This record gives sequence, C-alpha cells and structure tokens, in this order.
Amino acid sequence: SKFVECTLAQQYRLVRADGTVAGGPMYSLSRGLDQSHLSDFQDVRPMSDALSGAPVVTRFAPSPTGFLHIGGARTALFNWLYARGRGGKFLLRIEDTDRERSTDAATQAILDGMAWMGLDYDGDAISQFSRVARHQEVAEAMLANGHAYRCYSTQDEIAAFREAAKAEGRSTLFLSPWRDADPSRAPDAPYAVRLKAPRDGETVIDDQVQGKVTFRNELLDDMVLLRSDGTPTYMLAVVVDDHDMGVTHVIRGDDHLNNAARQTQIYTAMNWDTPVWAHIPLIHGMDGKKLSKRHGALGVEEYQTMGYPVAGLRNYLTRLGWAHGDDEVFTTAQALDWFDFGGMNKAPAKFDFKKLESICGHHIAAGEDVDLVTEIEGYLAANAKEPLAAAQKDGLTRAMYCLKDRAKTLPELLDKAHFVLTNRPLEQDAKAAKALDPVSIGILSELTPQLRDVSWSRIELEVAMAAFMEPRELKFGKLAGPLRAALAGRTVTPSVYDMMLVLGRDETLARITDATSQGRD
RNA sequence: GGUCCGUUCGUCUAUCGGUUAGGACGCCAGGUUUUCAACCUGGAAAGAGGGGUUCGAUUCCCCUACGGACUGCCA
Repeated sequence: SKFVECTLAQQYRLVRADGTVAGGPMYSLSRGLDQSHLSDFQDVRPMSDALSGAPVVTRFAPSPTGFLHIGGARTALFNWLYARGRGGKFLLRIEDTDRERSTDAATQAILDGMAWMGLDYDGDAISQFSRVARHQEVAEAMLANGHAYRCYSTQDEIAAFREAAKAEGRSTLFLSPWRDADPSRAPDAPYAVRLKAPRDGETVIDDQVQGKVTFRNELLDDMVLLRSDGTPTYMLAVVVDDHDMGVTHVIRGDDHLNNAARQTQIYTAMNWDTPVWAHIPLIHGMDGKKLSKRHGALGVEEYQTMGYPVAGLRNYLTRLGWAHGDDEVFTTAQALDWFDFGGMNKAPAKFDFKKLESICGHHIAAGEDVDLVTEIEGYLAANAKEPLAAAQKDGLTRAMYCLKDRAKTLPELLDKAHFVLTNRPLEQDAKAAKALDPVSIGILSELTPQLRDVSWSRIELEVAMAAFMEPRELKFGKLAGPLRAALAGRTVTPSVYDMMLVLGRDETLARITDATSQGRD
C-alpha cells in the first residue's frame, strides 16, 4: 500500500495515506530519517494532520511463548473495544525479543485466537525483534543526552552487592559505581547501558483505572536498557515501540503498574509524551489464586473447542471486571458504545464457567440461524470432527428455531439437533427401544394413515392428533413418548410437533413406519 | 523484607455521603409442561475488622488482617 512519511518534533512514523498507522515497515525507521529517505514518499504531512481523524491508538503486545490465554484475550479485547469504540486504531505487536522462548507456532496461535475472537488489528503485526536497531539507536541517544551510562559491573559483582546489602539490611537495589564514573577510566570490556534514573523526587502515574499512583524515585533503580550483548531489554523496547507506533493509550494487566513508573522515566529521558495508562485487574481462578490451567487459563482456542459461541465469550470477558450499570447481556455493538475506563473495577475477578454458560445461552438464543450453523461448523472443525453434509446443514438451519433457546453451548445445540442430523434407518437408544413396546407400536401404526393427508402445519397437526387421541381416550403424553422414539431414536428431544415440521411429512411418515415395522420383526 | 495495588451476597457486579444495599449467575421452593431443557413466581444470601471525619458512612481518611503484583543484563 501507499505510505506517507510524517514528522512532528522529534517523532517520526509511517502513516498510511488514509491516516492509519502503518505496521510492518516500522523497523525501517531505525535507519533514521533524512531527506533522501523522505524523497521516496509521495507527500509529507505533519503527523498531527494524518492522525487527526484517529486520536486513539491502542495495542496488544503479547509474547509468543505459548497460546493466547484467556487473560491475554481479555486484555486484547479491552484494547480493541476502547480503540474501535472511538474510531481509533488497534495495533498488534509480537514481543519476541526472548529468542529462546519465542516460537512461530505460538505467534500463529495468538493470531488464530484473535481471529476467532473477532479482534481485528490495523496494519501488520509488528515483530519487536525486528526493531532492535531502533532500540539500540534510542539507547545511544540516551547515552548522548546524559540520561544513560555504560555500566561495566559484572553479574558476579552485582550478586555480591546484593548479598552484602541484604546482610546489612539495606535495599538490594543495585547502585552502579559507574553511574558517575569518569568515562575516560572505562575499561575495554563488555558493558550494559543503564538508565541514569533520578535519585530523588517521585514518579507519578496518573492511571485511568488505578488513579494517581506515586513512586519514590529512590526506590527505582537504574534499570538496564541494553544488555552487555547489545540486545535491548523489555523496558526499553516497549517504550520505544509504543512511542514509534503512536500508541496513545496503554491498556494492560495491572501486574505492569510498577513498570509504568520505570517506563515513564524512559519517556522523560527521551522527552517523549507518556501515553495514557490504564492498568486493568487480572483474572483469577475460583480459588482466588492467579489463573492457572485448571481455572480456565486455557488458550482461547480451547473455548472454541468446548463450544462456547464467541459472542458469549466476548460478552462474558467484557463483563469480567467491568460493568455498565446492571447490563449483563449485550451485543458487541453495545460494548463498543459503552466501554470506558469509568466502569472498570480495580479488584481481580474470578472466572466462573457457570456464568459464562448462562451468557452464552442468551447469545445462542439471540443468534441468527445461519450464523449459528456457521459457528457449529467451526466448532466441529476445531474438534476435528466430520463436517456437516449439505443436507445436514440444511436441516440444522431449518431446525435451529426450535433448538436455540434451549442450549447454552454449541455441543448442546448439536445434541438437541440429533433428530435432524441422523438418517434412516434410525438407531434406537435403550430408552427409545423400550418406549416402542407392542402397544405403542400398535398406536403408531394406527396413527400413520391419519397423518397422510394432513396439511403439514403446526395447527393442523395438533388438530389431527387431537382427533386421533379423543376416541381412543389417549393422553398426549402417551403418544409423545413413542413418537419421540420413532422420530429421533431417543426419548429426550425437542417438541414432537417441531420435529415433525422440521422433518416434513415424508420423512416423518417414513420414520414412523420404520419403527412400526421394526417392531414387528 | 521493601514498594505499590486490592477487599459489597458463594461468584460477576450496581451504588459515585442519606437506598428496606439493587441486578445477574448459581442454589432452594413453587408454577407451567409433551421428555430434557427453557420459561414464570418466590426465597435464602454481602459492605474483612477497628478507629476517626460527618447530622449521617458501603461510599472520605487512618490502622490492622487477608490477598495480589513488582522488587532480573525475563517479558
């Protein structure tokens, strides 16, 4: 696509012609910005112009070390909701700087998870690793402007320092002897670049969720920016990337609240504007402990495998730690409209499958028949089950009206749809076989001819049934059991009238005939 | 240990100084019914503890208790 280069003060970034922030090619900026570079582009506009239509930019920045777990999905969801609800941009950055633990499979799992959740992002996913040159460049800039220094202390020296500090009961925060050392005395040895953090005063985080949080600077150490092997640390990388990507709102788990203070020091050192912070509470398990696998900290794809409809999961996750008055069940459009930090809670929330199911039940009931069928196909695929045949898909769609307000999950829906998914001759389960006793078979045999000429509508069927039962002094319950068995091969089914209507006259009569003749054999 | 954050029914939450503290999930009891559900009605169920401030605190402040995060040349 076509890109426009924009500059503003000391900031520069790539913005598409339509005003959206570009993703992929960001790393090219690490080469610096000069006139020859600029000439490659068609026009140059101030960034404020380019972004005027889209003031909000959020991002989701997972590290690809595993699947996209439910907590991460919720963080992504909140970022998405906040940006999309305001016509802003939602970006994705893969924090793959830890080469040991990052895998392509994990990246793919994150992408798949977000796709399933319906969380679309602008531009391309950015690889943090691809931007190391830019991170190093910023570290150099900080060295040059006096906000960072080269630290030659070895790991052993640092460990010894900490031990001594601990023994003496002092703070174990490392105080590097190189902070104020004369650079000419520097040895020819590997060094780490550390931030020359302010020793006094305080750093204040004005958080949208947590409020004003104050940290005394003496408690924040001179964090490492560049490791002795020249690679950037997470602290440096996030700040540089968020800044370069034009992120205006950092929405993330509150386990990062402390980090916000340290990151603020980097923003300050570079004379960059800090983003708006919003540190949201984490999800806990039912026992109040941090979420683990047994609590539902599964990959989002597990939820698809379990058969929760996405709309329900999205609704549930949005409602976890956030509220809009007493609204419990809402659409994504409403969430987009309502979502704000004001409704955010500060305490961690516990994951409750029962409530998830209940919310999902409402979404299934409100879903469009064809959409539900599509979602069921996804569920089947996720479970590596046989896909629906064309006729099954058709039958399922026709049956949906009488199934959807009775199911809470997709497998439940599928189970209730059993009657329309199986083919003749039906397999009878034990209870159904028992229901087809000789007396019942006799009744069904008599019923068959009566149904042959009925106009196939619910009302006409009810009339015909009543006419059949009355002279025989039969109660409907007596007739319904055998009919269920004949029509579905089961005793637990949707309403018999609904089944007859969905199946149609021919199939209904054929199934009843199957059952009666089977009984005679 | 230090710093920071948190604490309303079992769970998710409403309340933004004055309410019989509301709703939802779950649970219990009825009802409806054509099986299972769904649905309808009703019920039990909460401000961690202690001090202040105030005419009045769930709400504002402090202390304690309990939980959590951070305290790395991990992210």
